[in-house]
Amino acid sequence: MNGEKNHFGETVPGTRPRARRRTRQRSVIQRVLLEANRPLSPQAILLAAQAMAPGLGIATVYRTIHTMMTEGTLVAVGIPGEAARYEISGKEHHHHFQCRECDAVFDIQGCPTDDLAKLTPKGFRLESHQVVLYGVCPPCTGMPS
Amino acid sequence: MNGEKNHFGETVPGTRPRARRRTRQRSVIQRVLLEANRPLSPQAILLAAQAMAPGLGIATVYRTIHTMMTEGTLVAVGIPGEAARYEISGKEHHHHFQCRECDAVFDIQGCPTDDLAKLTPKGFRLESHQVVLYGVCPPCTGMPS
DNA sequence: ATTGGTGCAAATGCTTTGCATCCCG
DNA sequence: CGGGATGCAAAGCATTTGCACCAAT
Repeated sequence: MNGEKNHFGETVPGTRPRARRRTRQRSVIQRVLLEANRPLSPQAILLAAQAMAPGLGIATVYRTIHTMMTEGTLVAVGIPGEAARYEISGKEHHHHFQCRECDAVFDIQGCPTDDLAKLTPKGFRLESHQVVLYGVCPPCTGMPS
Repeated sequence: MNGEKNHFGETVPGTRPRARRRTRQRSVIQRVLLEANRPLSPQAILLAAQAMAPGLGIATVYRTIHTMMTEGTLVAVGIPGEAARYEISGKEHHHHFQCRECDAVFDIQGCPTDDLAKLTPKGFRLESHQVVLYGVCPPCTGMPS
C-alpha cells in the first residue's frame, strides 16, 4: 500500500519521500483532548494536534483513539447522525449537551442515576447509560459575550 | 454516472440492462420500520425491505430516510461508535436500551423528564433529550427461551 | 406527455490497514 | 540492532449523488 509499483506490480523501494517523524504523538493527542475538555471528533483532534505537531497524520489519531478506548482511558460519545466524538475518561461521571445551532457538545454535571435505573425493563441487566440534552448554548441564544 | 461511455467520454444510451421497477418503495420501507418496532440501521432496513421487494436499492433506503427525517416522521437514534439507526416517530416519547452482547437496540418506556430538566446548565435552553441504557438483554443473559 | 420515484454505479467522505521507515532504547 | 510508533497511500465501507428509465397520473 506504499511506495511506487513497477510494471509487475512490485513495490519499488525508496520511492517515498522522507517524512518528518515525531515520536510520542500520543501525548500530543492526549493533551489536545485534555485541553478541549469536551468531546472532539477525530477530524477536530487532527486539526488541533497538527497545530502542535505538524505532519501528524490522521491514521495516528485513529490508532491512538483505538488504543485509548481499549485501555478505557477514552470514551466515545455518540450523537445521532454524526460521527462519534471522544473524550478523556476518568473524569467524574457526567453527560452532554449539544447545541442545535453550532453543533458543539458540552459537558454537563449531575446525573439522575436512580431515576434511570427505574426505567430498566424486567429481565434486562443495566450496566451503564448515556444522556444527551439538545438545545441552544449561551452564545447561540444571542447573549452578549 | 450511468451507462457506458464512448471514446469521447459521452454516455452511450441504452447500455444499462433493464431493472425490475417497483413503485412506492417508501411504503415497503415504512412497513419494515413499523414491523420491527425498534431502531434499524440503513443496512438492516435494506435487507428486510429486499425480502419484500427484490431489487430495491440502498439509495432508495437512504433517500427515503432523508425524506422522512425532513418530514419529521422518522427519528435518528445515535449509539456511540455505531451507525445511526432510525425509527418511526409519533410513538409515545421513549428511550432505548442496547445490549452489549448482541448489539440490538430496544425501546423502553418511561422518561425522567423533570430530572433531566434539572441538569440543564444556566444559560442553556433545553429543547429535547435522549437517553440510552446499556447492559444485557434477556436472551443474552442466558435465560431459558 | 409530464412528473416524480427508483436502480445503478460513480463519487464522496470517513475510517482502517499494509508497508517501509524512523525513533528510542 | 530490534521493537514499537508513525506517515503515507491504498483499501474498505457507508452514504450521497448524477443520470436514464420506469410508473402512475
